This record gives sequence, structure tokens and C-alpha cells, in this order.
Amino acid sequence: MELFAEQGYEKTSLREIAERLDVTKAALYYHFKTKEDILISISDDLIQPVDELITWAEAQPRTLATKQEVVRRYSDALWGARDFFRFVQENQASVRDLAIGESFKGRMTAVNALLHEPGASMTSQVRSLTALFALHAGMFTVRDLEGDPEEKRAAVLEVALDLVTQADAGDTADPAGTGDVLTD
Amino acid sequence: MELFAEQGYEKTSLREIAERLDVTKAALYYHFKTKEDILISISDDLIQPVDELITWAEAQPRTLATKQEVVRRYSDALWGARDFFRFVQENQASVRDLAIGESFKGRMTAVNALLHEPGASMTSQVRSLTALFALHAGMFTVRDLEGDPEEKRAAVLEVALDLVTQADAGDTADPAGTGDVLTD
Amino acid sequence: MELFAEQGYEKTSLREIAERLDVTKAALYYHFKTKEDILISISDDLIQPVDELITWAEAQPRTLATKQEVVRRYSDALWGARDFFRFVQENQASVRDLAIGESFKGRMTAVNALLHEPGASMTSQVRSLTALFALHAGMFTVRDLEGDPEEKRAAVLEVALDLVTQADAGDTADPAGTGDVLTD
Amino acid sequence: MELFAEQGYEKTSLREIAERLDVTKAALYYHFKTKEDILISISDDLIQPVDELITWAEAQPRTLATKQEVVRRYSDALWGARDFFRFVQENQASVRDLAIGESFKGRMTAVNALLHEPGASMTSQVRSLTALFALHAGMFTVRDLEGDPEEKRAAVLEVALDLVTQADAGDTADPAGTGDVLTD
DNA sequence: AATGAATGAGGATTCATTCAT
DNA sequence: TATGAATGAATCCTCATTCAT
Repeated sequence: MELFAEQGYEKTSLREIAERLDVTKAALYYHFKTKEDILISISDDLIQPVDELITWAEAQPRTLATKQEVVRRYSDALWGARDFFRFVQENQASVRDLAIGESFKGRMTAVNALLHEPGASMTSQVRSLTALFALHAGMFTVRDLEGDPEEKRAAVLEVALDLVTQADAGDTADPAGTGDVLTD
Repeated sequence: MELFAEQGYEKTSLREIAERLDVTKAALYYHFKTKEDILISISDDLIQPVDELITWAEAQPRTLATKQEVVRRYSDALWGARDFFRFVQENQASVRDLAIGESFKGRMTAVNALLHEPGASMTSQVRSLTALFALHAGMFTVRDLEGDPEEKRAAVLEVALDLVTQADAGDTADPAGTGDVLTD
Repeated sequence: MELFAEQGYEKTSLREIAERLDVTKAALYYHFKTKEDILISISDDLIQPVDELITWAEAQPRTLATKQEVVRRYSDALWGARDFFRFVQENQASVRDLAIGESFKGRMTAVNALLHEPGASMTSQVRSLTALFALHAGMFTVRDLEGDPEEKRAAVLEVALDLVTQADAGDTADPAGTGDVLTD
Repeated sequence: MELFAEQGYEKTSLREIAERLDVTKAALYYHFKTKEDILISISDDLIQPVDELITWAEAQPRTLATKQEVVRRYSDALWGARDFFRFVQENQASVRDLAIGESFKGRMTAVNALLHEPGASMTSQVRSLTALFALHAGMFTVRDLEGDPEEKRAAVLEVALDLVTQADAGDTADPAGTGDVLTD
């Protein structure tokens, strides 16, 4: 996963992976059927915390507090598997034709569904989706901002929490969807 | 650019490009020094509206109204060169080692700088950066949401505008940066 | 074709072909799309005499003399493209999944059709088919028999001619098909 | 043998064999020294009827009736080990470098020797050899002819019997070998 | 008797790039 | 301005075989 995250999927060859693990290419092929299979095998492990989060959240009442906790836990899950999520974000073009593409998109959709009511306004939906993107992008791109990493993580989390809070306010106060929560 | 956007940089070969343009590979090499050079040449054209936006904005007073207009114009610029920006977003791993990587990051930084004061709080910086990401991601990933495309674009724009508005409020009202604009 | 005939299709690698022709593997791939394509390209040339034979024969009256002439000419065609026909005979398992498999079978069927009437008895059909096999097998397997090559070729041709003659006698004299021409 | 016959020797891998037998590759290597050894082991069993036929025939008087019986029994032996003989016929190129190549050719030569006198004319030799080829080829290629399988087998056998009968007539009546038995 | 793990050698194929014409 | 031909280097992947356990 380090290699995939550093170099991208296409630019990481089985030769490199084998060398890094100090095994032969053929040994890799004994354990994994294809290059893609290596990726699948890694991501199955790494994506598990997200699955657990989804399972947990579905058993909770769909309150604002729950939504905020989902965001916090998602942030932790992302951080715990940084390399993997960075890889997916930076290799969307490759991932699109890979099995993990679908599986990943499915999780994103599921988590997003946890953050707003089914009939929420378009604006609310976009807001909660943006909260997720903020976490994703924040995790990697914020590197380019100056400042203490921990402080940056905290700021990203805060912005994401604001977004779901506003989405929730929009859902409950204004289901029709003009969505202007700020003027409330 | 269509091919690069559809298939990704690595997976698009010069053979394919040549076939699509109905010229020979060697003819491509008469006009462009390398594969990367083809991409540079295309992106030089497509990124120009963003440069014009930056030039324009730097001559404006740095007011909230200006920031909001920057967001609106950036949204238009993105939409006008959809394929290109989608390409950059989905091929970050490849783009990172390419010349356009730096040039693109530079523009992002410049546009982001237009959206908040130099000494803004970390939260404000993240908020305006998130506004930009919302526009980027919104452009492509929102495809998976149900609903009318125009309505979706409008919602994305609204969320982005909210974010810069909140960032601006944070900058001016609370330069120290607890950043909690909602409770104000 | 020499390599394919000597070693078989699977056991002949593109490396070997390239070395024999003193070009690089990549140069081969400039001229031929796949390994199979190399074979197709060769066989297209070599099978032509058989096509000409079929065209010629279809314009002739379907007499015994014509059939005998078909056998003679087919023998010549086989001899002229020895390597190719030997290759097909000795690599049936490989050729079966290749494009030339079908094309070859088609020619065999067409030539066989020239040697007996449409409604001929099963025995007559088998006899003319055996004439063809005699020519094929005779060409290569008879190598193991002692004796002068020219004399062997002549003997094979004689046996093949006998077989079509008998098949013809069976067709005309005994269409019902007990087929015992010898006791007539 | 099913796999070898269906796919050819080169295209059948030990992995496939192991999977078909539901054992591991390593287990195969416990019982057989090499891939070729697997084939040898199978063919040793399957070729035995031919050896018995040869043994039997060598104890018989070398009459026409014996020769005809050899053909009949050979036809049965072929039919009983269809897969094997089809394999050998369709994989001559591979079999040539394998131990069974020589062993198989030896049997063919031996059976052929049973069908004509040592000093027979070239034409007679070719005729009896063709009888054998007719049986071989007939067994598989005749599939492409329309008609009842049993009827086809009978027709092939009839043609083969004719050929040895004619060969025998040539041997005894015309040892010098102009070979034109039909005009007799 | 059996196997999980491993490997060296080699397979076909694709690629970005070059260059003489 | 253009191209046909070529190439070195690399790709993913498969194979028959080995061996410690």
C-alpha cells in the first residue's frame, strides 16, 4: 500500500512490490492471483473500520449527535488508513476500472446516507457530502497549508462538523430546501 | 483531453491519441516533444480562464462580495473545462510527477489566497479551501446523487458560497481563530 | 513457418522468430498484431494454390478424369507448401483454437466435396477422404519407410488415385452403398 | 488424458491436472517425476492392447485372413483408447520430442509390418500404411462427415480392409510393384 | 503420502521514443 | 510536415519444478 500510495497503481510494478517485500514476483503470484488482487486483499483489511462504523451508526438514533459522532469516527477511520484513502483519492482514474472502485463508492454512499434524512433538500445532501470530502481532501491536501498538523486536523474536523450541523438544521427546519441556514 | 479524462494518463497511449486524431504517432512527435508535452499544451489553453480570474481578482478590493464573485467565476471556469479538471482530480498520482502538477497546485493556492486574509485562522483557511474542493468534487462526484444536474450545480455553488461567507465572517469577527461562527 | 513446422506452434517463441529473422521482437509486433497473426499471414500465402485448385475444379465437369486430376494437383499443392501442411497436421491441437483451424478445415471439406457426388454412399465418402489423408500423411510419415523419396511420392499418389477411382465406381455403379467395388 | 486430448500437451498445465484430480501439484510430483512421466504412465496402460495385438499376430500365419483380423482388432484397440490416440494424432509436434513419440512410432511400424510381406512393393507398403491412417484419421476427422457414427465406423473399417486386401493381392500377384491391382 | 510456499526462466505483449527518408 | 519502421525496456503473468516440513 505504501508503494501504491506513493507512486500510483499503474506506476507501481509487481517487480517493485516484490523487491520491497524481498520475495520473487512468482511468490507474489502464489499468494495473489493478479495485481488487482493484491490491492483488493489490502483494502479488505483497511476498509473494515468504515464497515464497522456503518454498522454501528445504523443501530443508533438518527440524531444530530449521532451524525456528529459519525463524522468524528470517520475522521479517525480515515486517519488510521491514511495511505489507503489517499491512494483511492489520487488514483480515481485507475480505481474506476478496479473492483475496489465500486466497493469504495458504496461505502461513501452509505456513510453519506447516515448524515442526512432520506428526503433531505439537495443543498443538505451536498452539504453532508462536502463534509466527507472535506475530511478526505483535508487529510492530504491540507499538507500544503502552513501550520501544526494536529491543529490542521482539528480545523478540518471542525469544518466538517459545521457542515453536517448545518445540513441537519436544513433538513429539520426547512425540508423544502431553500437551504439558507445562515439567515435563520 | 477526452482520452486522458476517460482513461487516465497512464492508460492512454500515444497510439490511441494518434488514432483518435487520425494521424501517425510520428506526426505527434513532430508537434510535441513528449507525451507529457501534449498534456501541457492542452492544459495551457484550458487553464487560462483561471489565470484571468486570478488577474481580475487581484485588482479588486478584497471584500466578501469579491470573494463570492471569485467562487462564482471559478465555478464557471471549472465547468468550462470540465474534462481537464476532472482529469487532474482523478489522476493526482500521475499528475504529481508531471509539470502540470506544480502549475495546477500553484493556481489552487493562488485562488485559495484570494478567499481569505493572509493572517486568517486555520479554520477559516480550511473553510475556504473546502469551498474550492466542494466545487471540484461537486462537479464530478455529485453525479452519483439523484436529481437535476442544474439543481445540483446550484446547490454545490450555494454550499461553496456559504463556506467562503463563513470564512470571511471568521476572519473579520474573530481573527484569533476559535472559528465558531455558528454560535455567534 | 520453418520454426513452426520444426518445433510446433506453442514451442516456437517470438524471441526465436525474431532471432531467426534478425529483427527485434518489437519489430515483429510492428508488422503483426499477435503471434497468431504471423501464422495467418504466412498461411494466407501458402494456402492459395489450394484455393486456385478448388476454383479450377468447380469449373470442370465432374468426371473421373477431373477427380483424378484434382488428386494430382492437390498432391503438387501439398508438396509445394510442405512445411505448412506438415505444421497443420502435426499441430492440430493448437490449430484447433486458431483462426487457421477453421479456414483449413473448410478447404479440406471443399476438396473432398470435389471427389464424390453429393449423395454418395458413406463408403465412397470415406474412400475419397482417405485418399486425401493418404496424400497428407504420405507426405510426412512415409519418411519412415525405406526407399527413394520420389518413388514413395509416386506410390502415395497411386494409392490416392486408386481410392478416388474406387469411390467413383461406387458412386456411379452402386449408389445404394454396399460399396464392395472389388468383388464387382 | 482427457485434458491432454482436449487441450493439447503444451496447453495443459500441471495446475489444471492437479485441480481436475483434486490433489495438489506437489502430490503429482510425489507420484510422477515430470510432466512427461504422467503422460508415459497413462499411455503405458492405454497402449497395451496394441502390444497384445502385435504379440497375437506374430504367432499367426501371415495370411490375408490374419491381416484382416489385425485391422479389425486394431480398429477396436483404437476405439477403446480413443482419447489417447486422438491425443497422439493431434499433438505430433509435441510428442516428437517425448519418449512416447518413439514408442508410438515403433508400434505403428510393427503393426504395419504385420500387414505386408517384408519385400513387398512400395505401393503395397503405402497401401497398408494408408489402411492404418484411415483408421486413425477416420476415428476423429470423420466426425465432420454427416451420418450415423456406427455407420461411419463401419465404412472406415471397410475401406481399411479393402486396402490391406489390395496390398496383399499386390504382394502375392505382383511383387515387382507396378501395383495396378484394379486392372487385374 | 502429501503439501504450502517458493522460484528461475520464460511467455506474449505494449509502450514511449527515435530516426532515416 | 510527415511517416514507416524499428527498438530497448518494461509490463503482467504462467510454468514446470523443488524442497522443507
